[in-house]
Amino acid sequence: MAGNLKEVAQRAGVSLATASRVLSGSPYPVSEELRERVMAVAEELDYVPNAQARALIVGSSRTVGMLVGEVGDPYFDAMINGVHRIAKEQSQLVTIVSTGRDPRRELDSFRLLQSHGASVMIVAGSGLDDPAYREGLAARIRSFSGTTVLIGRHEIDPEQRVLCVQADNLDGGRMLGEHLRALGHTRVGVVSGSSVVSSTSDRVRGLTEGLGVEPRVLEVGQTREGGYEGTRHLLDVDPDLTAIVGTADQMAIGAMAYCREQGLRVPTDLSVAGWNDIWVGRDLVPSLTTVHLPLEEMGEAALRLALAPQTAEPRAQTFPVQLVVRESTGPVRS
Amino acid sequence: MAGNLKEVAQRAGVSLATASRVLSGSPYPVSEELRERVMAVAEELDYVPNAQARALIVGSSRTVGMLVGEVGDPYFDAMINGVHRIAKEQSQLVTIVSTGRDPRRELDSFRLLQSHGASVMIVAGSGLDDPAYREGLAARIRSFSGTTVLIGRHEIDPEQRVLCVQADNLDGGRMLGEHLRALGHTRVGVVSGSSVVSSTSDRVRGLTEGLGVEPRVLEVGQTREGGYEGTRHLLDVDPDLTAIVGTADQMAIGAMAYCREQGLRVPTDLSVAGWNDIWVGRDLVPSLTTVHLPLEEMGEAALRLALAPQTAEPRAQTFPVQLVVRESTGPVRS
DNA sequence: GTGAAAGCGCTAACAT
DNA sequence: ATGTTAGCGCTTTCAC
Repeated sequence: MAGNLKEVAQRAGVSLATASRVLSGSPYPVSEELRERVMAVAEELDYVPNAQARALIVGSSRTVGMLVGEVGDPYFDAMINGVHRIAKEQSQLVTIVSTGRDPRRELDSFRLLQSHGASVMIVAGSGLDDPAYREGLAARIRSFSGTTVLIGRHEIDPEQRVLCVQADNLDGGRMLGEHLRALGHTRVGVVSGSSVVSSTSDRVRGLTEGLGVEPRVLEVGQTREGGYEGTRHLLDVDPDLTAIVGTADQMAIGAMAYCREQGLRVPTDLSVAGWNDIWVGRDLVPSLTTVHLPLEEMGEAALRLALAPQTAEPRAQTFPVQLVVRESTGPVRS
Repeated sequence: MAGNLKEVAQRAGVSLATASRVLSGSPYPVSEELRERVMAVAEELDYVPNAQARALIVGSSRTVGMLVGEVGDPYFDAMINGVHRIAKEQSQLVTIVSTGRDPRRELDSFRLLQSHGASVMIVAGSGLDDPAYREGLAARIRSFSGTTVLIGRHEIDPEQRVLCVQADNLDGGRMLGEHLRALGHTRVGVVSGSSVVSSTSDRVRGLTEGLGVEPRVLEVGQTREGGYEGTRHLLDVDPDLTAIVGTADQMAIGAMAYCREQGLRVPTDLSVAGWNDIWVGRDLVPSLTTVHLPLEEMGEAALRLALAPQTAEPRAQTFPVQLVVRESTGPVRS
């Protein structure tokens, strides 16, 4: 049932080498006659080449590994999409492992993918503000013979052979903060993902700058439920908050759900804003004010950069973000 | 920088075999002393085993291939999630390729993943009502030495060595149809995905049965935009429709968006329902009536079944679906 | 133009 | 308990 090259060669009455030259698209010359004979037999036997054996020799298997925090999180899903699009275009296979943002798991997974012959590694996981993590990641990158792309802010030795793709989260935070300030908000609550993740802490930092005052930050799980529960806690502690920001749209959606249940009108009683601009944001009622990140483009850029001929090209690419003002934010009720 | 087994063995002053026995977790006996020496060297060299070479010998690489219609479609994303969860649990690597529902591409991708050593293949793509496709898929499955799991209704030779996971779409359609009929709807429009996909045609068929009358079906792209445009066309052609059903929630969301823009109130002027029960459905206003499919569970079941010892166990598993009535459907305005 | 043979990194008999 | 050797399926010198 298997059918390997040797068998094809035998049945076609040619040598292993010739069969290989025909089937592997080698630029080597083979007579038309033999070529056809080999092709015919391969077809008949339904020969499927063994890419692993091939990779063993040529040293590359057209495979890219991708490390994400969580499949199912719209943030990562969008980037996965972008990566997949380029992968299809360049006939690369993508193997994704979700690390649950556990640094230990992330490092292990890097090894695993490395072991399985990935020639490009896209680390979309986190970018943790944790020295041990950073050192571990640096070590992995050093021992990796392929190209590594880091998505998000990673404080990695600039001499390191890596590519970086990131969004200007700080700027996005500022814009959102200024928007809220202009609407008169001074008592703002934030339901935030883990602040060890640098992109999250950047968001909050930017927001604080734009706002001009410290918001009340609560770290919760980066899910709809996290946003829901977090909002409840924030409002319990400080019922005078006039706005809630989620560091991811799902969380803002959770916040809005809580408001709806409590009879709080958005934005009349409370303004709500999110981050990432997931597709459904504009279909909510009220539609969601958010910071747009070009996540798909970032995913595309990640793989494209990695696959591009490694010249002294820009090794880092920062994407601008955009404030998308919709209906969920409004002036403070006087 | 590479560092292979041979190098480890040499530096540790042992034979290749011994190093292998230590590092590959073979049950073979090795003295404590040598074991430690090997481990130390491996650590120091940051030795990363070559899984491809290993796979070449043991014949399996703990890798599962997954074929989906489109990464980014909430329907597939949910199943991917389920698969990933089990994969993590069983330390399997998952390689996903999205086929855009193109039968040709799906078959090619199957080969590709097969070539790359997948030992389980999960086909979540489509299940097309197309003889050529069916035959092609059957051929691929036959030549595949691993286990194949088909998600969705696939009319495959029952003697074939495959596992099946599916949802009772027909039943879901009936329930939704009856629900609408009970509310008095007789003029119903459907924005539908491609009817060549058997799960889609099952949905429409069930719906028709439950409704007791033929709905007006329009095939569009299975996206929010498809639902939006489709609804416009349907209402242009027949302004007297009292309900719109999308064969996927995104399409229903598009329909609701169109209504909102046109000043049509849901469900007062028009009822809207969807399918799949994506998480955000309950956060819409009005919240979305839909048919719940246990997509994550189905993904989990797919991989779990494939990995289970292949006894004469149930080779097929059909999941019940559930009608989730929310606010977007209501009685026909009299 | 074609074939024989070496070897990619590793494991599994088979000795010892 | 350890080492030697023969391959896994394939590509690639190197002869012819």
